[in-house]
Amino acid sequence: MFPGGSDSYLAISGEAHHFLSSSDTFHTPSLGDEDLDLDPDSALGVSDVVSDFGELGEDGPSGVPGNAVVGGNDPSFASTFVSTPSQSLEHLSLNQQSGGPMLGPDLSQFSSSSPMTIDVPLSDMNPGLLGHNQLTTIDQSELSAQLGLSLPRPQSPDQPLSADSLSDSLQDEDVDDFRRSALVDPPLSLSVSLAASLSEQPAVPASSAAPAHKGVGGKKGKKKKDPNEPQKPVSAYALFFRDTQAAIKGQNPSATFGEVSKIVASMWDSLGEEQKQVYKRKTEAAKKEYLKALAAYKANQLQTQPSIEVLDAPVSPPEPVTPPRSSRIPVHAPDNNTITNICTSNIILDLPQVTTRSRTGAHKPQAPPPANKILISKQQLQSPRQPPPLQQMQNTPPPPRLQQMLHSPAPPPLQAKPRVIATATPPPPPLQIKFVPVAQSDVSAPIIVTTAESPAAEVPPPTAIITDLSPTATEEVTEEGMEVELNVSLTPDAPPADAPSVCVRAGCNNTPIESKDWDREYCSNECVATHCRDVFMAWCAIRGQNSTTVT
DNA sequence: AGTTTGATTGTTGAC
DNA sequence: GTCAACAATCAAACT
Repeated sequence: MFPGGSDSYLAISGEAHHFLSSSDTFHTPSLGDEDLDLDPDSALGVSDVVSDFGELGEDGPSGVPGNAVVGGNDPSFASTFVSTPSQSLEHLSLNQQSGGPMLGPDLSQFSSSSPMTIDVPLSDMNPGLLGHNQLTTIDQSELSAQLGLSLPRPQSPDQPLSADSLSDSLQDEDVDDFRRSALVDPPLSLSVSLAASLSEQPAVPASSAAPAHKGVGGKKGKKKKDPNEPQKPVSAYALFFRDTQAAIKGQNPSATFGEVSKIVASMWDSLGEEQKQVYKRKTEAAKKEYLKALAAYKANQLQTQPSIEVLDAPVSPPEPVTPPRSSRIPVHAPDNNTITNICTSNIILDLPQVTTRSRTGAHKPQAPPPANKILISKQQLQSPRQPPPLQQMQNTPPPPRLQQMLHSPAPPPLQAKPRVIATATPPPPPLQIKFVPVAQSDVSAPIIVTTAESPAAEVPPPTAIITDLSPTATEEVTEEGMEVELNVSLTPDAPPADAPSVCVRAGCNNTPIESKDWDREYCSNECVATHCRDVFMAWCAIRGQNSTTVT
């Protein structure tokens, strides 16, 4: 499994993805959300699924791989590393027990039935060079091909993980869902993801009262809609699309809507009836809610505006109004909660500018996470959001096609929709990520991150947990928990975990400084970011270029 | 005809 | 005239 024997590796067991997939992915919308509505089985998070298909590497806006991390341009990406300052990953090995290698946790359902191990030797850290011999369960390229996506070269890890993607499927969706339901119910205070914060517009231009434009009624003859009016529930397919597209886009930022649409359609097609039922049920539930909301709305309308104007002039009690897409804003100002949420779905970087960036400037840099801690989030931790449907389908068999893709070395064309019967698998266990220094002799502090994605809604697990600095702590595996092990090999010059004499980042010989964010392993945040970026890039390269081997 | 997302385009009001 | 803000439109596939 670990080629190279002693080399460090990154091992992810269980449904890896949350962490891995994301390149952005690291964001994953669906990561753990909480059930808002309580239908534990109804949330699927495809988000991550796709992440695997695609590539991390698309060049982001900046085109420079490192930007995200260092510059903090890409929050999602950045966040991925920020908190993992202490390690350098030389070799990555991903072990998944139940998830597809890269499929998001949510998607894991698709492949969850079969444990798989992905070993990705990173013998050569050169991004882009790692390609040869890695063992990965799934060949990214193949998947991509399957999906018909044009994957970018792995080299540039940056972007895919845009804030957008972050917010998308999950956050936004849920938020939207929430809003919808909120129409009837009192506004809730939602914690929105960073993504949401980032993407949001300054704040509701309350003033922008001037609708810069003509009455909507535009071409399609749409009538002006009362913002307070409950929105009709969307179709099961729409829900699925919503959950899935973000992940697809996250991995393949360059994918056009059409491509994404096709992929989603393909996935939908591959989705088992049971899984579709999950969505359908969700839709049904939404419909019921809608009807109730509508009734309440109408009642309200009658009360507040008995006159004929009802149709044209929303009576609006200053309630939660669904803002235009372009101006969506977090329900509440970014604050600690926001940050926390961000963490929920991402590994948090401690670079303030990265994690706290906000157009509104409403939120301030948060205190960096405790040393050696990786915050992996599961949205559920704090967000009321409901988990994406895919997540909820954890018990359902993986879609045939996906499954097939996962297991077949040379998957057939997309068109071919092999039907495979998958066995139901238990819900994904809590995610655990361990950073295990496996390096030859250098051992860095292992970090264990556990995000308990407790199925039980009422038990909001700690956001991050971690830290087991002892080198030996690597073996820990939770019975059902997803475990991610990051066996990190430190650079040759890296000193012992406890007291490195020089900065861990390769090429940096500065003296490490004390920081609550790391154990005296780095000399600065920049080094932390750079180091993480390099590692990530290497990882991306591997993912993107090589095939994976399923074990 | 409506839904999904995001980019683009067009319109409007404010400077 | 420029800019910002926002709505409309478009893509493919599905309900």
